[in-house]
Amino acid sequence: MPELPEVETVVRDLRPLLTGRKIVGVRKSKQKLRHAWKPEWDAAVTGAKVTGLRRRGKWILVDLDTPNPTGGGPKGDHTVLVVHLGMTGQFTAVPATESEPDHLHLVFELDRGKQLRFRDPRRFGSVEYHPSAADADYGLDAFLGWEPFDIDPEEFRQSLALTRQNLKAVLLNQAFVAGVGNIYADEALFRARLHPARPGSSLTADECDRLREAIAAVMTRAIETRGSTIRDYVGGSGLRGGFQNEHAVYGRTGEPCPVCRGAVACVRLAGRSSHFCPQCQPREGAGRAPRPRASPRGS
DNA sequence: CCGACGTCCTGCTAGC
DNA sequence: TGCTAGCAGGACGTCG
Repeated sequence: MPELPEVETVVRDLRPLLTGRKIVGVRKSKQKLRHAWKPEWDAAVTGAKVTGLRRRGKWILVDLDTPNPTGGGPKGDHTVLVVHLGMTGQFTAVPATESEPDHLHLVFELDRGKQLRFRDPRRFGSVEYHPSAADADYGLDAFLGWEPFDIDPEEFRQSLALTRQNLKAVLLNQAFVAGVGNIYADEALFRARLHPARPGSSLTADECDRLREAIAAVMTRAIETRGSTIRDYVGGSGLRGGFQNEHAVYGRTGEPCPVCRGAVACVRLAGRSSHFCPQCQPREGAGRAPRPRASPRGS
């Protein structure tokens, strides 16, 4: 499930492979993605040159120098492909001679015998062309919150104080912090020693700071290990991630907590399975440092 | 206005 | 051994 670290890995992998490449053709499957690729976009991107790749939250932006943009823009317009990997999307650059997998929805033929492929078995993902250069962010900033590494501490505390939503729902809300999904929400809450069901407004200033730091720390470490591969995820050159080996709670129901050795629990919150350690992440009161195992009574 | 929940989609797996 | 029901979840629409 591509979240920020996985998307960042794809962008870093693809950047050197795509920058400077020219799109010489587009092929598409008959199956529809969440947002269907429009036929008129074929002509717009054909002949375009990739000038760079960016990430915003879980979204990938492929910057294009487009000689024939649609929408009446002048020639040489800066346009963009906005890509979301959804649940199972794979965005890879490979030699055109490589055999084609199933569920391949879009193939951008590139110069120098390369292909940019979008594969997505579950079809929650999308690739869209934006002809307007008016918005530098193509509207993403209108509904996306902070990047995890760029959270204002004071505003973060204030925003949490204003919501009665539980922390799991808050973290999954892309308008709050962009890029956090189910895996990294659970891992960040564990690292911050906060119970996922606690309302945002119940946090002390110290707990808000802990959560903010935990989100950034988890994301940083996950990017270092190229993200988590649970099932489908691969980077831009087809490599799997490694952070799944470092998950403390996600997907580890019943297994020992790496800190206190107590069993990891799983409840349903915000419609998602939520993994946590009941001892290290107490529901009540200010989350204190994990207590050592019950010590023998008496002295 | 805010929060909760249903919907989309396919592949894998748990359980009979 | 074979079948099927249920689960996985990111974004978004709808409902209360």
